[in-house]
Amino acid sequence: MAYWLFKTEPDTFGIDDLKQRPNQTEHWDGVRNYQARNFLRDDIKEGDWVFIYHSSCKLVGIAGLAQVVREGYPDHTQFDSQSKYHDEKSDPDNPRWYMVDVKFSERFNKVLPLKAIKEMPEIRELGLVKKGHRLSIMPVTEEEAELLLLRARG
DNA sequence: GCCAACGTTGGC
DNA sequence: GCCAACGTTGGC
Repeated sequence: MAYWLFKTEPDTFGIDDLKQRPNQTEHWDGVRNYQARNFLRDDIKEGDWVFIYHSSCKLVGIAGLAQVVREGYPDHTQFDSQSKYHDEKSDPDNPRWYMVDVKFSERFNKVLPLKAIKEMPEIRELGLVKKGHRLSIMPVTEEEAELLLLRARG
């Protein structure tokens, strides 16, 4: 069982929105970066755990945990001309963009702030704390995950 | 809102 | 296939 971290802007869709979805489940659409796409399409498996990270907001940090309930399948918004994620160059027979479904698992009592994560000496290799990190989907090692969970759950 | 850092695009 | 220009990301 692998661990991942997904970024999202809570003003648009955050951990509380996920919790309120029917069946507490939502598809993770809109990822338009090739490296992140490869993770979604090839590597993220059903049952994997996902840290939900809130970016571009007042309280930047990890807000909770979700679980993958459906593995990579084509992101339908790429074929929707009304969507801001529309990609006219994507071929329906060979879709460019993928997504997974995630289900709410846990909301931490307090957001684990980015600042606190940066101060954890063991968390130095996580893309999140590296300079210029811009990936919206990134792997988290089991060791890092355990430390983050310990810290987040207090 | 600023701006540094990064990914993508497109001319050559 | 290089690389400058451009657009986007995301912390602050």
